[in-house]
Amino acid sequence: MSNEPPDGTPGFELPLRLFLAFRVVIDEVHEELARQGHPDLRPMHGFVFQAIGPHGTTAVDLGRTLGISKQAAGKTVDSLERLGYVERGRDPRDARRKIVRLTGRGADSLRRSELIFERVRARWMETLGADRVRAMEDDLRRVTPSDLWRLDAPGWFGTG
Amino acid sequence: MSNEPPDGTPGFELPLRLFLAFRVVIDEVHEELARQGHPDLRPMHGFVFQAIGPHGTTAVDLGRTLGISKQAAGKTVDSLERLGYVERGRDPRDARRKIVRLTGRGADSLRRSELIFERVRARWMETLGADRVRAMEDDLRRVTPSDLWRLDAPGWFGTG
DNA sequence: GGGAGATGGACAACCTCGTTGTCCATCTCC
DNA sequence: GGAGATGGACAACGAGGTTGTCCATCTCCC
Repeated sequence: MSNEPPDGTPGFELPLRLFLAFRVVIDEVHEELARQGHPDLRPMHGFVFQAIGPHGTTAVDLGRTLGISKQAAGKTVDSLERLGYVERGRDPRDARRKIVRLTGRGADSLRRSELIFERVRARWMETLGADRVRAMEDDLRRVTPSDLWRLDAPGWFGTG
Repeated sequence: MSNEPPDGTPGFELPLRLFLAFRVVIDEVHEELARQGHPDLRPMHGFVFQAIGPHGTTAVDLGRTLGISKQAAGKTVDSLERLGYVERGRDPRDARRKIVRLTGRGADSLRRSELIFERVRARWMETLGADRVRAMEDDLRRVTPSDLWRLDAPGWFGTG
């Protein structure tokens, strides 16, 4: 196109590469997770598990954290419950609340994905050099919000 | 968590930052596009416009490029036609084909978004240093597929 | 030249995942 | 103790994807 900067790299390449790199990592993690006994997990589920946290949460809070309605959060919990990754328990101090917690299977998938993420990062360090990977992390921290998990990603993409 | 590498950065931070950085850029581009008279454009539309290309395309080819069915591509074209960004013409050499082309409004939005992308990149260069931005682009090229626009992104996210 | 098969497009039915609106049980607080 | 807030469930709907079917038209080969 005609609006290229002096160094010849069009402005849209960097964001596209950022997205492609994200996809490359996430695809690899989920391929490996599928091989390790978790074929039904989808990219979105990682965010959901993180939002549930070690102590559990409620559908309303889950919705708030993910930036979706409580009803949509409830449906997500339904499907993860069907897959055996979360379970609903009662709150002894509030009969309205139902606490959503990771099951053993859910915690297992989380442990495994952590290891796979580390492995991908280690491979990038071999390919690019450890200093370059750390530099990339440093630079990205300076241009992104500090809250890693504030990810209201669900319907963000799409032709609305 | 417990599986952190020696340098203290968990493996999932980098992919998350990649995605957040992508979002930061895309959100800024679309905020500015909205301000410049294109409030209805969504992130996905950039990919669609790029897939349409300067010479136009057909619904079938559009679907192939975007990695969706020809029917879904047809619906996307319908909505962009309603918004005035594309138009359908006949192919004089093949009465079956309907050529989808960008309208003047579509081309305008593409020109404007190019400029905004350049501006964001220039600002990153001020913040991080031009060499760091170029280094990031180089590194990302080495870990991502070479085809920038092979983006079968549509339903990729989601809890499917 | 003509017919078989491939191709482009449209229409319909369906699925998933998000939305809003409503309703009810339960908790909080005055 | 009652008013209002809160958590959860149910229903209807919309966007955007899917597959299946059908038809007009083009291509290719005999």
